[in-house]
Amino acid sequence: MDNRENLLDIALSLFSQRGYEGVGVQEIVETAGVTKPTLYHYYDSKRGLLDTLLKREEGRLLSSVLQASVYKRDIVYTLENIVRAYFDASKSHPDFYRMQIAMLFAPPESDSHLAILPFVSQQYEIIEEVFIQAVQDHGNLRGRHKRYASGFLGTINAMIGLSLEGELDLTKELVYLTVHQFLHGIFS
Amino acid sequence: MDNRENLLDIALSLFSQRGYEGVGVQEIVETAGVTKPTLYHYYDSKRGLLDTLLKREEGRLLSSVLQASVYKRDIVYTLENIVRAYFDASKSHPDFYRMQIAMLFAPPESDSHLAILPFVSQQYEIIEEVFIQAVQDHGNLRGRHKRYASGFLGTINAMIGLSLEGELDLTKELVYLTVHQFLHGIFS
DNA sequence: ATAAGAATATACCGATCAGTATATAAAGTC
DNA sequence: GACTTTATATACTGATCGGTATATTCTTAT
Repeated sequence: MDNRENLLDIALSLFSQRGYEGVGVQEIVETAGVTKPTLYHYYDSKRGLLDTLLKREEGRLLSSVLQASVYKRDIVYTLENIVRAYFDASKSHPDFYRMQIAMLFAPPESDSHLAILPFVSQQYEIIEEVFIQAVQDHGNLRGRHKRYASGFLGTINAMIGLSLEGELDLTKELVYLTVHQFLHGIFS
Repeated sequence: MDNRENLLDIALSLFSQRGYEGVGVQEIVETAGVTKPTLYHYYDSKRGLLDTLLKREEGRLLSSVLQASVYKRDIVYTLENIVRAYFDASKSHPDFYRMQIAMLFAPPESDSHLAILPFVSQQYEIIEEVFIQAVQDHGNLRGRHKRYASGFLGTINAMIGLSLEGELDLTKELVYLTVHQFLHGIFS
């Protein structure tokens, strides 16, 4: 009966279904079986609740991506690790992953976007660094790290998007196929 | 002084900055210099206003994508046309394109998502059909049209995303690079 | 000129928004 | 047992939400 933690769980579930802006504080506390002052005792605002929630959930994903992104002079191996990290994250916490994407593409000035941006930016920078490191072994990648990091994440999210709609399974083969297609194109 | 049309323009500008759900009817009419009954004289609800707006804006994009997607047994040519169509759309109406993406990734039950879904689905199906057609000339593409359509659009939107953040220019070269990378990978 | 319809405004509706003032209960500390 | 801190509830605030009842003006057709 930990109200503090329970409120986070309830909020995650509601936010991922209908969005941060689309869920009222009243609904959160009612679903959790408490009243408003209880929520405002633990968190100083609705936004504060969201920030705490994101810190908890993003921490897991971020450390997973960070671990997968260590470049040991094998670009195929590293990229496969990254794809696997993202696929695993979206499989074990699909609601949260959906919410992360929705918040990223929310209007630039919205609380949603502003709250998620630092976390997603970190992810992006970690991936970008891989392509920067890879230049030492693949000179022709030089100067294109922005495009590659963005395109790679775009491809990953396209696959995850399909799987969230039930159109696709995030299998081991798909990890290989995704990386292979990114590196060698759809013709090879 | 066409209030009917002017309300659409104002709504587009406000919605693309702060989202459909984030903008009140009051603000729309105040910015347009009219009052609520005027808006409700022309449109039967806030959602009706959005639907009319989307029909007007998406019509342009959709016909442009449709025209670019005629497959004449040259996959490179067709894909370049498609990328060009999207780049042009986002360059000439960046606000609207940003709004389209935000609405697509909005929570599944939200008005935003439900309103944009049919239009984006049409775009997706058009692209998917290209990859289905291309099988007649490139047999190894068979059965992968969902993944390819989604991945291709994901790549396009990744590039547009970078350009909307000012990180990239949607040049003619980038049209070529995007298609070439999709077909042959980043190694070639 | 007059009637009819379209276009607009003033002023309001109930519901919901995030947040709080105040009081009370429970738990831990001395 | 007395006191303090933590945790909770009742009941409220002003602002904003989408939408409307009613009245008036403007335009057009007869």
